[in-house]
Amino acid sequence: MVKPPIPVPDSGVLPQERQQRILAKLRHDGRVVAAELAAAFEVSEDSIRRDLRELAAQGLCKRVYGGALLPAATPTPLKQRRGEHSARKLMLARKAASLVSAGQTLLIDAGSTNAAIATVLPADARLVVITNAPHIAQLLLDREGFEVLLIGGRIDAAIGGTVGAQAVEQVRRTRADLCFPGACAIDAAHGLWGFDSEEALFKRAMIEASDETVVVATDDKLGAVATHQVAELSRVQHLVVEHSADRATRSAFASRGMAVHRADSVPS
Amino acid sequence: MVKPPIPVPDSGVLPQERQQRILAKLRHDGRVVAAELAAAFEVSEDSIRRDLRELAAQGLCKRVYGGALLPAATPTPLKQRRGEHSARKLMLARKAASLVSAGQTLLIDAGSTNAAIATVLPADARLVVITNAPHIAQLLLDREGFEVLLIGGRIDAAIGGTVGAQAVEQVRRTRADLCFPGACAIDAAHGLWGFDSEEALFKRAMIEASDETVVVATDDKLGAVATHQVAELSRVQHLVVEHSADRATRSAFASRGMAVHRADSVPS
DNA sequence: TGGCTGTTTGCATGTTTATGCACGATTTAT
DNA sequence: ATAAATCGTGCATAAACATGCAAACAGCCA
Repeated sequence: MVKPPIPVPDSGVLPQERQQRILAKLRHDGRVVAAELAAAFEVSEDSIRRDLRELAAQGLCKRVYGGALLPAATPTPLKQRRGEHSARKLMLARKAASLVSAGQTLLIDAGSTNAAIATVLPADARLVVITNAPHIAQLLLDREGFEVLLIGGRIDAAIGGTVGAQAVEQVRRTRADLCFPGACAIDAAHGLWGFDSEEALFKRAMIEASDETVVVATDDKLGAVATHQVAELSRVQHLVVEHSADRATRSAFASRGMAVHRADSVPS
Repeated sequence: MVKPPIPVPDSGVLPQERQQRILAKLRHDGRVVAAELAAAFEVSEDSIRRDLRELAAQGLCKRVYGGALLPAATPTPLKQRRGEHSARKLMLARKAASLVSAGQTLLIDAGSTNAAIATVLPADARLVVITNAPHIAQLLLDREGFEVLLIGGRIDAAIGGTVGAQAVEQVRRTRADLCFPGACAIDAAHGLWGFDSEEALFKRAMIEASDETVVVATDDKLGAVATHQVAELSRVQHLVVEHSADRATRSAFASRGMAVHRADSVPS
């Protein structure tokens, strides 16, 4: 009777193609807004909502009021648990991971403690991780959800990651929010120390390329001193220690202006 | 009786040729619209739809409402692709490793076949291995006896190694005796091909940084063609194929001046 | 040449898919 | 608590679709 609706099917973009692009944008930005998409593709919000509903049905996105977000990360079935990480080290890693915010860029050094941290980083926080350790890179690739940058150069087998001039130069050309230099020894009076000259130089470059530095130290590293200094304590903003760490030691670091984080004693 | 239809068979373009052109346009643009193709080839949309249906049946495109898109490249999370090296792949890897001499410097690309090669390289040959794949680097570190150099840069999760400008630049500053670019497709007439633009550029840089190039190809790679050319066959000195490789195919490559190495059929 | 077969094409038919709108329910913000 | 925004569902419409059919053409054999 009256003017019938104008069910224009489309003009230019194929429906399926539109869904793919929505998915691509979602994966890039971490979220999409229905109204924006409707304007961008020149279709009604109804169609966009239908698309998002379909994608959500396939588990490719999570439907929320106003748009959609990335699907909730798989809660890590814990199937692939590495026996190497002791329970204590995992507690330490969890506390360290809690210092990370979504969207940050992290610089992660080689080392078993840092590998433990990589296993507990949130996969849905759109983190960018720069590392010199192939083991850690592989770990994060397997978990999916991380953008991983590799530091090139010659690998020191004893360290398990690249060090040396090329690695240092490459780190200098990067910028990170947070860095985790593996600690060889840390002392409230003398600062952060490494066993090897090249290693110490690399860690120093990491710290200088980051806004903030987190040192994660098992008990045996606290108060110890090695041969090559990495940095003064003034460059270290956070120290993560085990639950069993000595109270006096903790306050010694705290009095130097560092935030001291004590790991839990039992799994939460 | 009435006006009979005018089933003009065609004017100038053969049906098969039309399908090839549609496929070319699809691979160039990533999508094709049925209506546009009908106008371009001056045939009815019905014929175009028939073409698209045939191409889709061959898995060369994905049929969608309004046209067609590139087939959903299922990158097979590579976690499972790496799961275990089949016996056939191991035979290939052994033959490839036999081309390596003591003291050489190798450039090894990412990929499951190359990972298999890394597991069978002689550990006592004082080899220097340069790789862009953290998985392969880790493999060699665990085996001990290798000097490993890492190519830095952003890691493509689908590839499992670094690609991009930074990786290419770093490869250009190295020099190797032998390189193993992972093959996506190799054709006696058209050369070596890759699926991804960045990937192809990186492989090309690898080849240019090496004295000799070895391509290790499973049967499904032989005679196939992908979208981005890596190099002419004149840059490839050695081709390693499975025992089951077609005889005619083997001689086709041999007549192009390549040394064709056929893997054993049973473990030695 | 003439008849036969197979392919390709456009057209007609009925079906499926995608869309925008209307309406009421639900959620979020104020 | 009230208003605004967003959501889900049903509906009508048109485009895109699959299918069946007959015409035109090429090749083949007699």
